[in-house]
Amino acid sequence: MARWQPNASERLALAALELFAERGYENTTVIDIAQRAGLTKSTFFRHFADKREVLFGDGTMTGIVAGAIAEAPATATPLEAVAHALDAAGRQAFTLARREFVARRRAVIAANPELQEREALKGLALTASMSGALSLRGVPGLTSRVAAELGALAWKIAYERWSDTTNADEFGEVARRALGELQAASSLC
Amino acid sequence: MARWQPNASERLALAALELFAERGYENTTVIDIAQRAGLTKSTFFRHFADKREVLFGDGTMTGIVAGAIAEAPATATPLEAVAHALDAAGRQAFTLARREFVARRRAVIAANPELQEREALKGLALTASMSGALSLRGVPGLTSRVAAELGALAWKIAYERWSDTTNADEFGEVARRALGELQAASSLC
DNA sequence: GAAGTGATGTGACTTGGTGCCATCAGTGTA
DNA sequence: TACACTGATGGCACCAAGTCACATCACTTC
Repeated sequence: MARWQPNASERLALAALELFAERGYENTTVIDIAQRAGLTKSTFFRHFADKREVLFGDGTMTGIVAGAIAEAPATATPLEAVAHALDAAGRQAFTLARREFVARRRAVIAANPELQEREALKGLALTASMSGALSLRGVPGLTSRVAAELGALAWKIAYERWSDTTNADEFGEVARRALGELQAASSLC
Repeated sequence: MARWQPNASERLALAALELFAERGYENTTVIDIAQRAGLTKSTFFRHFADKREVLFGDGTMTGIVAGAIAEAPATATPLEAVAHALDAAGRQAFTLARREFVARRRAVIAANPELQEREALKGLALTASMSGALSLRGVPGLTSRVAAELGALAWKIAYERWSDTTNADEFGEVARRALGELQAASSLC
């Protein structure tokens, strides 16, 4: 048996999501979240750097996408390597079991500018991670930045589509489709 | 003669930039800023929604780029319309007289994650503005999003190049060049 | 069973940010 | 001259986010 109730971080994250959904982000204090998780404010800030961060996971995503791009076949084009990264992200964070959770999280973020701000920063980190990993494959600088930007855009579009729908498509599939559409669209610019 | 010292917002913004450069964003309180500007904390928050916002102008930029895209020639391609927006932005905010100010501001932002977060949000707003304006021209949805994303990327690259260099190129010129390079790079994805 | 370790609790403190009311400088009007 | 009016500012109380030092607790290890 564990020393205390296990999974403090997950309990805090779940409590936060529930409270944000119930009464909104601004009407929820950190103390509220900690209390619902059976913890205190101090412990909250030991697990998360600030109040927003509780909705943004453990920050392993940048490593996952970078790793997936590095391990893509040597013959893969930049966008094919990016597609590998989207697949890996889907297997890690966007499993079908988590879809309802992800959808609720998305609604909460959409309702609050502070959370959107944090998400924007995470998006930048993700783009930088993909771009850097592509550069390590020898992709020229600007090409890697464009490919990473298209990948991030495909991510966002797939995120919306995947958490909205009720069909059973996997995230990677949705994202690959979006990436293909973006590639086609970019030739019309 | 004015009632009080004029240009309270500008004085606050300048004081903030100076203090952030001297001792860093985190080691500067809002009271410090207000005092240097000869004002009080109350007045600071009357002019800016929060401490970060003092470095991010009046928020007219989204309107300017949207207007420039709307007024681009009907024959212009999406990326040509975006280039018009970059020109307009340069004439508005990136005049040669303001280059040193912009460069100092950029260094301050680069040194602090909170400010980068706000800048990321502003970037999203800018991208959304360009994408929306392109849609109003009849550009298909995904094409407008890609064009806006390329425009935002060109903006960032031009921002770095223009504030770094000592030559006398105008911002619009630098941005157009970056946009051209990105267009070429996107065909290599 | 005694020392050690890591997660948690407690309480004081600073700062960002809000809200209400007073004040002050100038304008218009009688 | 006197008076009301307006708009920007100052002052103050208050709440919540976030930090820090220190105590405590549950369990491990020797």
